[in-house]
Amino acid sequence: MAEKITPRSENYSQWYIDIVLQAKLADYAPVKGCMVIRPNGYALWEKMRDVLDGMFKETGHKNAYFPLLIPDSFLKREAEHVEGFSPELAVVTYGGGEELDEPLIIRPTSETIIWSMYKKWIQSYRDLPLLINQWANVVRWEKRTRLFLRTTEFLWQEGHTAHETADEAQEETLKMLFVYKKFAEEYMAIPVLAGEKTENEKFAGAVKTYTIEAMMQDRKALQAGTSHNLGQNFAKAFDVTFQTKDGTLDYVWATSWGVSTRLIGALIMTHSDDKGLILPPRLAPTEVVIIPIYKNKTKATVLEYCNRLYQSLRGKYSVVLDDDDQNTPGWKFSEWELQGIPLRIEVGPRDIEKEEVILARRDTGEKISVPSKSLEQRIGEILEDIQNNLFKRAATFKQENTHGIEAYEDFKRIIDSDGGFIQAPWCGSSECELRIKEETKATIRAIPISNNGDANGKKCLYCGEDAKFIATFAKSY
RNA sequence: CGGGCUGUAGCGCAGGGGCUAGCGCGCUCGGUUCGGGACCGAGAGGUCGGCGGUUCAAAUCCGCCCAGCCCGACCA
Repeated sequence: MAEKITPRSENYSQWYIDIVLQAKLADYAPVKGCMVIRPNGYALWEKMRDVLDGMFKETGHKNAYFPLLIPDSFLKREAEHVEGFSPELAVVTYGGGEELDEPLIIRPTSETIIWSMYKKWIQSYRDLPLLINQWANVVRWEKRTRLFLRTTEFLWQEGHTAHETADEAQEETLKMLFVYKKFAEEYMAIPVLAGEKTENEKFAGAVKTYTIEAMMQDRKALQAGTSHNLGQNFAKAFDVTFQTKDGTLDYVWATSWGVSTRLIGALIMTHSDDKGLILPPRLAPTEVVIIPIYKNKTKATVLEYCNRLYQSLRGKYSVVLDDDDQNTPGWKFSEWELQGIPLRIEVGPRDIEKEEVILARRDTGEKISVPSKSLEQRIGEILEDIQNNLFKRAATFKQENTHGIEAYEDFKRIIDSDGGFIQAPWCGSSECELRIKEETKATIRAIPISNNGDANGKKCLYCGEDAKFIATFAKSY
């Protein structure tokens, strides 16, 4: 008997860890805060990476690779940037057995080294826009780590773009935010809230930071991706200028944007249940598993049938035939459910006789009899239905746990009881934001991208002054 | 980094100064099984988290350290 997964109702954090370890997505590494991404987890990351990479290329970006080590002095060039990151830097001070003249930082993000290179590559408006992405690992020395959600080293992609005008940079920032939103919703089946971060929450060195925020099953928010408009901050720090069409010199306008292996944590905490992982079909490394059910005398027949089934499906779907005869069908059912495979085909003598098979859905547990003839088509339909159902389920949950509140008393009551997202009028001052955080632990996750006048006539829920925004508050990871 | 809990076989745990350190699951071999985590038989597997101390004797008592989890502060 395998270890049991702690039920969500008993201990949500432990449930999450149980899923990660038992579904063999990752394991703890010898170094504190680091994890090993196991084949199951890495296959998932590869799928996510491939889809995103395609979306980046479609929007005109090219991949490159910049080095892991960054001169200490580079980080210091942008004042806010160094202030934001210095507490969590890992620094190399020895190399080749000798103390280095200048310490080297293991990148926590690559703005500085990339902009030091952009200085060499950009002279004219003809060199713009420069649209580069890199897939890389980064290191941030976090105090408290959690598998996938916050690890000392993590994998991510970081896009770094350079533009001629402020408008173009802003357009790029939002374009990539919506690429992330599309990916989260259409592939991960995770509904997200897209919006802008407040001054307090924005990226160190950015003019504006935009975010997509997802709601986990415990109703806490998880920042799933960010896109930054860096203005001319890094261009000025690294002296990156270009000659405009009319011959003047100007600093280049910049963006950066990233998503990380944290998305795997978001995926788990959005869809999975007490039986284990649930993967959306569009990202599942294995979509279908075939489980033969036989007695000794029917073994040969069933296995042969399953083999034919496997051969006929493998061109169209990512399918596995579990013909291991060490485990019983029941054991296999549980094991594949634990690993989140969206669809299971059960084939026994009875089914073969009736010329049908049983399909079992991971999302609902429903078992469906399907005539063998129409199997290939039905699989496609059901996988699509699972994908849609997962999104709908998560969207309903998010909606049911999003509250519009105007009175601070109600705000506190909801944050302390059910939690969730709270949309409330806010005056725009950091002071109110920080007080609310102190008193309730809830932070502003995002404010609407355009001020559409929703806050007109409303009063800030904390200070009672005229509200400028309807902001979304939540406790977060 | 503060508060709490926990480290004994791969995993989950019991033992709590004395002679050969156990149990369940898993693992190996042989056989029977197989429609929701099968069963029988025979095996393998441990410097009891690490270092130091007390003692005739330490998994057990004491000190320090390390690791993991939970709750905070910091963050993708």
